[in-house]
Amino acid sequence: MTGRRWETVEVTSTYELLRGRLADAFDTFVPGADPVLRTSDHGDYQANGIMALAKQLGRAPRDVATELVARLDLGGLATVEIAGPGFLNLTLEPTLLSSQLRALVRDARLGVATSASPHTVVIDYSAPNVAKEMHVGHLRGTVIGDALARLYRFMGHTVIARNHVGDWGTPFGMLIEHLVDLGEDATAATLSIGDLDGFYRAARAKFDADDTFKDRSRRRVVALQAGDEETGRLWRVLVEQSVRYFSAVYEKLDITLAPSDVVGESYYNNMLEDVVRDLASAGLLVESDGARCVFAPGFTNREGEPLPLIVQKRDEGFGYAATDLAAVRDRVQQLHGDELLYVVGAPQAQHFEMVFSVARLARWLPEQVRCEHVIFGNVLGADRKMFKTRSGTTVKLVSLIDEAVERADATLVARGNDMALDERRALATQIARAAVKYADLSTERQRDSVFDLDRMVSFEGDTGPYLQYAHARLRSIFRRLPSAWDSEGVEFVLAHEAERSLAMGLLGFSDVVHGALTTLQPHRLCVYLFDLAQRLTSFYEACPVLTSQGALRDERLALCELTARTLALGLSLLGIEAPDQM
RNA sequence: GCGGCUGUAGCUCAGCGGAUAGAGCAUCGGUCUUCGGAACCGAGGGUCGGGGGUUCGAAUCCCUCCAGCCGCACCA
Repeated sequence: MTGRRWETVEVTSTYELLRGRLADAFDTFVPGADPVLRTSDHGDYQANGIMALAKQLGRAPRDVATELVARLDLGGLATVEIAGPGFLNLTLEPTLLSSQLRALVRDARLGVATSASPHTVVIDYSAPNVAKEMHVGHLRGTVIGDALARLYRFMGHTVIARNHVGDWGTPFGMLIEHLVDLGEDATAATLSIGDLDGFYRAARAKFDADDTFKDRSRRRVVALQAGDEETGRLWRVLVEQSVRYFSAVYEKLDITLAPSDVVGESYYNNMLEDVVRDLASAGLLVESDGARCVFAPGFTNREGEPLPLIVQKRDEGFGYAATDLAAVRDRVQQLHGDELLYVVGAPQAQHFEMVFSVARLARWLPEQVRCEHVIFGNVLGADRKMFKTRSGTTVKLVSLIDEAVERADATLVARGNDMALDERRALATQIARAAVKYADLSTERQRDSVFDLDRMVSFEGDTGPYLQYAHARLRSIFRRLPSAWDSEGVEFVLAHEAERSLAMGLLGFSDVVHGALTTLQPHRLCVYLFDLAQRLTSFYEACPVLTSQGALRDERLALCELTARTLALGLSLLGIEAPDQM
C-alpha cells in the first residue's frame, strides 16, 4: 500500500445506481415519483416510496408493489422482495459489491467525484479580535469553517476564505494609546508571547481609571478614523502582531487559514459610503432617531415596532451592519462568489437574517447566489453554562490545546510508547488536534455542545483519537507484511458477514461526503467514520488477516487497505491527521 | 412581550416521514493462551419535554403549552 499511485476512476455510488433503476420504474406510474431509497436493517437498502405512490394512484400498496417489481429492471444489481405494507427490500448481488469495491480500490478519491459545476465559495470563519485573546468560543467556528473549506476544495470548488477579524472601532483609541505608553518594542514583545488579554486589560484599566488617558484615547480614535498617518502606522503594528499570533494558533491546530485570508472589518471602510449611497438610491434608507436605517419587513423589536438595521449611527459613524453589508456586496461583485457562507455563532442569527434580507432588497445579492449563516451552538461547561474557568474568565485557546497535548502525551507514555521524545511529542500534538477538532465537529452544528476534555482525549468511544487508532492499527498490518503486496485485481467474495458489513460501509463514503457538504453538516462525516470504525473492529475480531491464506488473505488485506484509506481521507476532510503509528 | 435555537437511556450524543428508536461513556456479566487486543460479545436502562392535529405510518411535519439558552435601536 506504500508508494502506490492511484488513478481517478469514475465510480457511480451504489446508492445512486439503485436509485436510478428504481426511479425508472416509479416513473412508469407517476413521472418524478420518489422511490425514497434508504439504507436498511431489513436488507441493504429499502425503498419506501410505494405507499405514497399507491395512495396517489388510489390503489392497494402491495398490488402496486407487485406490478412495480415486474417492471423493475435491476439488471442483476440486487434482488428485491416486497415486505410489510409495501416496502421493497433490496439486497445487493455479490457481483455488484465486488465490482464496486474493485473500482474503489483503483480510485484515488474513493468514489467521490468532483463537482460537475465547480463554483466559487466564500467562507467567512474564525474572526478573532485584534489585541484580544482567542478563546473556546472561537474554536468551534474555526474548526467547522475549516472543515467546510476542506470539503469544498476536495469537491473541486474554489474556496475563498475570509477571516473577518475585528480590527476597527472605538477600543482602538485606548489600545493605540496604551501601545504608545508601553513603546512599540514592549508591545510587540507582549503580544508575541500571546498575552493579548493582558494588553487589552491593561489598556481598559487605564481607560476606566485615568481621565487624561480617556481623553487621549478619544482623540486617537478620531485621528485613526481621519486617516492620520502615524496613528495608522501604530494601528498596523497592533494588527500585524495580532495576526502573527493568530497564525501561530492556527498552526498549532492545523487550520488552513493564512494571513492573506485576514480581511478585517477595516477593509470595508472605504466602501461604506457606497453602501449608504446604494441604499439611498434604492429608496431603502430611512432616517430614524437621527440614525440612517433600513427597515426590512418581518423584523420587530420588543415593543412590536419595526426593527431597523442601523447602517449609519446618529454620530455618523458606521456600525457593524454597514460593514457586513459591504462585505456581502464585495463578495458578490469583486470576488464573484456563487455561494457565501458565514460560519458564525447562533447569537448573531437575527443580525445576519437582517443583513441578508437587506442585501437582497438592495440587489447586491442575486437570487442564484446562495448565502447562508452557518450557525453553530455555544460551547458549554459541565454545568451547562457558557464555558469559563473557575474564576469566571474565558479559557485561552492555546492553553486548552496545550493541555490536550499533555493529556495525549501522558496517555502515550502510560501505554509504553517507545518513540524518541520529539517524535512522541509530535504524535501527541496530532492526537490532541484530533481530540479537540473531532469534539467540535461530531455533534450537530447548531446544538450547544458540552466541553469535556477528558472525554475528547480518550482513546475509547466516539472520539478523534479512537478513529486515529483504528487507522493506525490497519497501517500496522501492512508494516508487518513480509513481502510486497498489491490490491490490484483482488476479488471480493465477502463470505463472512463482518466482511460484508465492512464493505457496505466502504461503499457509502461518497454519499456521506455529499450529504455533509449539501447540508453543511460535517458531523455527518464524523458519524459515518465512527460507524465505519465499528464495522472495522468487528471485522478485525472475526476475520484473521495476516494468518489467512491465498485469495482470502488478499481480499481481507484489500478491505483493510480500503478502510485505512477511507478513514484517512475522511479525517483529512475534517482537518484531522491520521498518523501511521500510535 | 416578540423572535430564534434546543429538549431522545444516568451522562454525552446519532436518528434521512417508514418496520422492534440506536451508539458511545458509565454500570453489570461474559469471550480470547492477541495475527494487530487502547479489543470483542452480551445485559439492564426510553411516557423521544406535555397535549392536540395531519398521515396508511410521526422522534421526524403542523398547532399549542412547558422548560432551558440566546437575541431584540446606534458595541461588534
